[in-house]
Amino acid sequence: MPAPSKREQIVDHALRLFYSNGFHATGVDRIIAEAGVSKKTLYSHFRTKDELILATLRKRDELFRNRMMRETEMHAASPRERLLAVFDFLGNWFHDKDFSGCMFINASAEFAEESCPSHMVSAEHKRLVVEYLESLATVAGAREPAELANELNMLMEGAIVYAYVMGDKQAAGRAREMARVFVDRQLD
Amino acid sequence: MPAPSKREQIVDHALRLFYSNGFHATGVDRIIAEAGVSKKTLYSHFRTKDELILATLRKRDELFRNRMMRETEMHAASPRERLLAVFDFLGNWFHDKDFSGCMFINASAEFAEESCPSHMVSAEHKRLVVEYLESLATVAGAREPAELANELNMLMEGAIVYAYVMGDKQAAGRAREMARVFVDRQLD
DNA sequence: TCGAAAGTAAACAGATCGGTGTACTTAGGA
DNA sequence: TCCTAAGTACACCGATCTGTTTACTTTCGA
Repeated sequence: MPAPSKREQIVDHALRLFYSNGFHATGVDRIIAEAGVSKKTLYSHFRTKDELILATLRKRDELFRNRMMRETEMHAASPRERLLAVFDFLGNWFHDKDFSGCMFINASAEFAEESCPSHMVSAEHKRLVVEYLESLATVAGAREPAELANELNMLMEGAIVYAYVMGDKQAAGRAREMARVFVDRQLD
Repeated sequence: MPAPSKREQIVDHALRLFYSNGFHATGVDRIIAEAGVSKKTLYSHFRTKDELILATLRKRDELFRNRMMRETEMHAASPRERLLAVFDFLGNWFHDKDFSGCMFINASAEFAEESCPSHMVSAEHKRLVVEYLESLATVAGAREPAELANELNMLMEGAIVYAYVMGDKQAAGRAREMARVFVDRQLD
């Protein structure tokens, strides 16, 4: 295994700090201190802090969706069960020691402007999640895969807010029960 | 109508700025400039910026829930229709010119620590919304009012994320359709 | 009418912000 | 072996941050 590049070190530590402390509240001095690199090195890899933020969001999108797909498909036998297993992944995620909500909802909160790159990357992440759900729905034989995907995602987003804002991690299970209704409707 | 007190001026302008630009990104200098008061005055009414933030969140909770209750009850004839009219209010809100998502989700994003006062006020706001939904569900004769209230709120939170992060303001209507399923189940 | 309370403008404090510049060191391939 | 690229440490820049202080003015009720 090759040693992580300086760039990777920076992105990894920035990702952790941005996720747990917020974007504006995390200064570049803190990032370079924890990543163990000089400020010169950071600014040779990223033109501005905003570009670093974008890089962390892109990495988060990759890591998050990979985990979601892996955990969803690991313990679900049938295509239909897979649609519900997404909520089991959600419950696992909520119980992570470092769970701090959805990084993309958080980014949108700090970067309100819809045309802002960080907000756009966040919207794109959500779109890709729905796309994955739609592929699951299609395989499962849903009558309206796109509709079902958005119904399931609506419940996922709701559960995330419950888990993060209200600290209610049982929300994943309740969302699963609600989801079953919509899965049943579309698959008989 | 009495002239607004200095304190009210400060809270009103701070509320608007925090909501549309974020908490960390909004400096007190900007607030006093737009409110037209001196820094001395601000700090005579609020010990710190954090206390001002708390005051804006409390005012937002009051304004938001008052509007929600008013708009929900205005155009809904029966108790059962009222449960769905909440989603009509949601759609109206999404189309506000200055819509910037849920201020309490945004606050939680910037103040991650669950024990942080701003996060706690946000959680309390959500609890009060669910409480209102439960009262509607009780009046409508739901079999499990608390359960129905949380189902409806789960859909509301999901719709808010769709509207804000993805810019999909039609989500309110889709959430309404989903909500109908759960209302039907509980009221026959 | 006078005195306290509440307001103003503006300088100031000390820290931190994102970002740059300088001078030196290290590592690796031609 | 030597050159280049990439790294380090650290001082520095101007701007901005939250919060305080000073000195003056306005308002208004006893």
